[in-house]
Amino acid sequence: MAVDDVLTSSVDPGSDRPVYKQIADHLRTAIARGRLHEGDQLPSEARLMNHYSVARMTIRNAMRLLQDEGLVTAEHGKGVYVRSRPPVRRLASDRFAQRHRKEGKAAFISEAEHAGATPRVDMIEVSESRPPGEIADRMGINDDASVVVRSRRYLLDGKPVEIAVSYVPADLARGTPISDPNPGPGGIYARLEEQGHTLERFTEDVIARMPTPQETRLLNLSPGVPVFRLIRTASDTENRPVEVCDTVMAADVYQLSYELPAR
Amino acid sequence: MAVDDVLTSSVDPGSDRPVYKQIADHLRTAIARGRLHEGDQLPSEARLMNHYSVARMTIRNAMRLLQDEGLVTAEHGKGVYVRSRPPVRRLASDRFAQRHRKEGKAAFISEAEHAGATPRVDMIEVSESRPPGEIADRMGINDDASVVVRSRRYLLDGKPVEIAVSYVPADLARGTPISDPNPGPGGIYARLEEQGHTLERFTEDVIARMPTPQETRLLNLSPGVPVFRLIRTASDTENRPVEVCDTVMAADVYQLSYELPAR
DNA sequence: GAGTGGTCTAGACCACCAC
DNA sequence: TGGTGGTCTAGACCACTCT
Repeated sequence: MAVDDVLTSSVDPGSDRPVYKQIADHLRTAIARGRLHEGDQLPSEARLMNHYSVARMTIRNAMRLLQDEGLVTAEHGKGVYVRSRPPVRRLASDRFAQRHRKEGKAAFISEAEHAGATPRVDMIEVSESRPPGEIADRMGINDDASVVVRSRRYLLDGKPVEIAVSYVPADLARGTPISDPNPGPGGIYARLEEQGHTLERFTEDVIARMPTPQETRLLNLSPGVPVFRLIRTASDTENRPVEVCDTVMAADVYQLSYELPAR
Repeated sequence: MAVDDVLTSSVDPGSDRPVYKQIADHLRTAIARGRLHEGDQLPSEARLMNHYSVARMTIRNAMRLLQDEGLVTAEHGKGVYVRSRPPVRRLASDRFAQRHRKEGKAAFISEAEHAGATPRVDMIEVSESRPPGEIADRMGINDDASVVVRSRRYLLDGKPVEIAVSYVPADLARGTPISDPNPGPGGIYARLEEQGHTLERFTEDVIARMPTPQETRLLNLSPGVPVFRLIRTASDTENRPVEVCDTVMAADVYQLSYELPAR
């Protein structure tokens, strides 16, 4: 068994470095050196306890460290496995450009199909309410103004990858398909442009952090996977913010790609 | 004591939800509701054990959960505290634009001083070697070509925030200040332009992940803080990549901000 | 049923911090 | 010196997966 190749070193209980960290070091090195490949099963806790002659909690502390680093995932009743990186979705900075809307599809759908994946959107909810302060700031409106709130979840081949909440000033959305669960071909950007709000530019603010428990559930995230939070503001040619989209994405599935001016 | 306001609820040992998660829920809610503020100390493990009538490991599991979410940090010998968010550095997409180099300062320095912080750069190392495959790909060169490698660490007010490694094709850097630890006013971009390589555009690829142990050490990261990895490619007016910069940043200190075209 | 990881107990000793 | 979190032991019972 390949697994046994890993059980070669031993630990120094007298060392300054805690035993569980030494054990984590061994396993991390085994992964880095390729003695354990993506998808390989690590030795079970029982084997590791036996090999290193330590208590179970010491092994579990070592495993937790590797999980927190995003190197392995534990599967209850099965074992601990070297995490295999899912295919990465590369988001180009021109992905919302008008020319990509021509086919009459929203950005996510057309991109996914282009990449050979099966896209799905679920948990669509539309309502009207007050915007959070952070959003109101970006819209340049008061936070007691009314906005149409569109939230939904995106999936690729059945795996949830992204949850998004869009805010559109109510006076722009009311009585248009933007207030419907299905906004029609090309998505809400197409609808906004039909109403004369030609889009001029987008601003994206990106942060990374660990997910909340709710996000962990909705995105089915493994431990050790952070999320991107991306707040995109769409402005029209009159420089009016016409939409703010607040997105949380599983960071192990995305690479964001931007072009910057040099002058 | 404010701390005791938190110790109000009790747990249901018969519930499906594990006890340690219930305890974490209580504490998380206390933080979210503002009953515990930034910098406040949580009740000690001993207090919590006593209050919930559980073993110490159960409390520690709850605490670990909150740490992994980035909500609290433990300080050995002192206590566990609600994490206070450090001031965020906002990186605008025009931060490498030529006009910002006029003062003769590198982007990091001039930006930091603008924000009223004290910048420092240490661990500067310059060498010549072969580029990693990922870098060679972006440079459009073979990975047995020679590049000048400049690595350094950036600090703000003494706190490390960013480690960066730049790669410049050796034929552009050799015999110029780009090969010196101190490349002179305006940094290496100014030197490249002086040599006739006027910069035309930058491409930034951004991912987020948990830090390696080495990155945790170099950036002095708390548990539950991910990193941005940002690979920036600078191309000149002849569309030749003249530098690739591989940066790892503490994600709790940064907000990246980009402008996207709408057509 | 056998093997896996998940939760929990009830202790122990240690290192660090503030007083 | 007393209180804090960090490490570690040696058990127990449980839930899940596979055969």
